[in-house]
Amino acid sequence: MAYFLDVVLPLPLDRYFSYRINAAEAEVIKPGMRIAVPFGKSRLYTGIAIAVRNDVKATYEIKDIEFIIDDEPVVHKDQIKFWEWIASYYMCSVGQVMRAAMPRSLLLESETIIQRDEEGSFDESDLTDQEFLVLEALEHRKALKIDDVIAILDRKTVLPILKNMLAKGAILLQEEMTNSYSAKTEKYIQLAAEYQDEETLKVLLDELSRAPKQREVIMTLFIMGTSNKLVKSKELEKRAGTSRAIIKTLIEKNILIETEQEVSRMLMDEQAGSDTYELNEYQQTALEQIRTSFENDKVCLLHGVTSSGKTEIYVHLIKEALDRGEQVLYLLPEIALTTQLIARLQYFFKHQVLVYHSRYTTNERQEVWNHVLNDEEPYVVIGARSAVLLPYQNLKLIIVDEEHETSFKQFDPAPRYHARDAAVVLAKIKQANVLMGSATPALETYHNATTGKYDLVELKKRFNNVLMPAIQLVDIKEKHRKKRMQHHFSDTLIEQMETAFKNQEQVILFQNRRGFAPVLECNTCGHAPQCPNCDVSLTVHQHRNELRCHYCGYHTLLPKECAACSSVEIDTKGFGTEQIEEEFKELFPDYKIARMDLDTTRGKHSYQKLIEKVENKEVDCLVGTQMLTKGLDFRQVSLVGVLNADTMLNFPDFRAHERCFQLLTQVAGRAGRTSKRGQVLIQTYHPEHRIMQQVSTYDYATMFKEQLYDRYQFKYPPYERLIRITLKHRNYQLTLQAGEWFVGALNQLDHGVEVLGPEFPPVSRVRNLYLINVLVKMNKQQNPAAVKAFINKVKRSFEAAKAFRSVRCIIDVDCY
DNA sequence: CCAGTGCGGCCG
DNA sequence: GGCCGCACTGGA
Repeated sequence: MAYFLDVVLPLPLDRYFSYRINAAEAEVIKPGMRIAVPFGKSRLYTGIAIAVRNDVKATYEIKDIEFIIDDEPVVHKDQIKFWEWIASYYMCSVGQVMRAAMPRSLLLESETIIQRDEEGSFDESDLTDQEFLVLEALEHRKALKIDDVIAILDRKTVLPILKNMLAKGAILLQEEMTNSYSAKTEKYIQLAAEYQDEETLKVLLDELSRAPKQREVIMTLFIMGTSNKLVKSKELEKRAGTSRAIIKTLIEKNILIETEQEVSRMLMDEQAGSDTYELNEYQQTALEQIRTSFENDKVCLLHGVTSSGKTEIYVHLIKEALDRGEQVLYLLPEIALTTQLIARLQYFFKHQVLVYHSRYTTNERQEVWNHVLNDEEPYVVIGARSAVLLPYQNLKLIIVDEEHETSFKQFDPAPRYHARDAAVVLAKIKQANVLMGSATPALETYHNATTGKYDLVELKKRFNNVLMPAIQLVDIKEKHRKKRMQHHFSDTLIEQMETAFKNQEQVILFQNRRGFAPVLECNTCGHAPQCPNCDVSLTVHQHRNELRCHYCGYHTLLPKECAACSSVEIDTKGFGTEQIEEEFKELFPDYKIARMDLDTTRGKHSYQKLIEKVENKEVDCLVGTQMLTKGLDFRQVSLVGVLNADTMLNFPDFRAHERCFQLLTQVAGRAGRTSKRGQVLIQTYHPEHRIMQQVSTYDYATMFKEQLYDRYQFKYPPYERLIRITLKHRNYQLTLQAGEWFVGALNQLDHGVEVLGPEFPPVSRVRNLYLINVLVKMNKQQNPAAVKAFINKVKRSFEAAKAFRSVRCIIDVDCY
């Protein structure tokens, strides 16, 4: 009997690959195990075993697997089912889902290792100079990597040279799988056994009388506790006020003994306390409604105003699940995963909290993966988007907080999945409950909740009956006319800020980044520096003294004169948070301001430090972008100012109005979270605009009704499904032709779908590639699977067409 | 002449 | 996606 194994490889290839295995291997291999397999000319990849079978239709030679990596599966069967769903729904390969799901350290890849061929006989005079150099390097080092050879020879193509050397019998080439995961270790110090009794210790201390620092270390060790106990090296160093060198000397003298121990990266400092707090009557009612909804196996939407205490309800549900021994997933948008929130959950669940997000290193991710996989004890995973892809076993509850956040949708690369929607499917596979929460639900979700697909639970009162902040619209058109503006601040805003500062209260200023990036413009000729690779103006980064492209990362020194006309009268137009900061310093020289945006929070701890600064009242005002809207809970903020709300309205995007409402409502929610009623000032050129009116009156219901009507009129979600096909190429003409071809092909067969485009997007060139979009709209009567199959068919013939072979094709299902 | 680069095809 | 082979370019 012959045995074959199907594996999935982490590549954008939409099929499984078969390998030959022997009977013994067939016996051992279970689906979900990692298998090292050769793929392509020489490389080894990590594949996941899908199934063993006895026959395979093939006209080619089937390769053997290289080796089996795991003893037990690292991926569950359910998970592979989930991967397959994501791949088919979002139109990508299972391999791409695999790549997104697994921590890099689990995906071993081979590296070519070059060694001397000890047995080979060859004539040294036969070698070229370069070959000789390689051989010489192998005299000093046992093995070389390709990169080493590149460095030694100072050239990029070294493989032909190495192939020649292999043929001559000078070297051996080997593919080696390296495990990149390494456990974290900590150094522990212990006093050597012979100094354990007081007598010898005394002698030792006398001997060290001329080495006061070393003596101090021994004394500290003695004071820190029983001298035979293990002490963290770092801690000893700190307590003795000494350096690593001193401790090292003592180790060399065999006075101290050092040992290394593996430690978990997941362990964090435990917070005290564990009692869940009492819910108020509204929360209690909501909790019961959610429970009923769960009993009916319905997805439940918790629509609660900002500060209504949604988190406390989650905490109750999580606790109940953990007590039953079940697993919980708590999904949040990346920016909301702040230390503030994590600390709050650790306060309740201590070591049962696992955190998973993009700031984690691959080693940290693997530890979370293993923990979830082994399912040792109940835990709650708090994570961003990709946490939905962890190897859950007994998952019974998924919470999707801030459900409306668009960052739940992955944009690039594939899989372009929506974590909220995928969570619903995962829950179905796992028979788990789903709770979505938001103060401003996405239209799609609220629509589902009002049409009975989901259950709706509402919380209309803020916690402790704190009033919703009073929102005031400030007409800056009028203010400009009456000359009541100083820079971007209206007199009303300045007055209220002054009052707040006088009352020792803090102020948050919000400036939307999108469309507001400051650009350089020449006052003489109007020239604005453009990115050489993309179709955008470069943005000014004053503090780094440079111009930057947000699309490709291109940057250049801030010019002193206009590149077009050499005029020195160049000015910064548009305004970002940096400008606001400058203007603030001018207007309020006595008060301190801090800025929170991508620039100031780049470092690993800079975000946390900034928050601490605000909490400790070291700053009076915080100016920032979207980042301010999530997960921040500052008690002393009484006033929130929005400098210009209009750009959010004016985006050429069917979700612009909805998003504007959500953003402004969320920002407003930052004000007055304690007893005093907060104030919100929104500066706008269009105070009469219906969205502005709805924001200022907290009228989600009317906003929902009107927007939904627009969506119906203009055929957008939730009434229609959208699939966007983006074509990319260096050549403008070819890109346009490709777009036209695609539209033509999609229109050929009458599938009842509407095909729009081809259309160049607002930024039509990125990284030297032109982009063109084709949009497919289908209504709810159409079978999405059939439409997708048809699009795939068109895509395949597109890729087979000679002329378009080099045009890249990207498909985004449920695009944003 | 050699080295670098871009393109197309294929991987089991 | 990565790699290979192939055609082509460009520097001295």
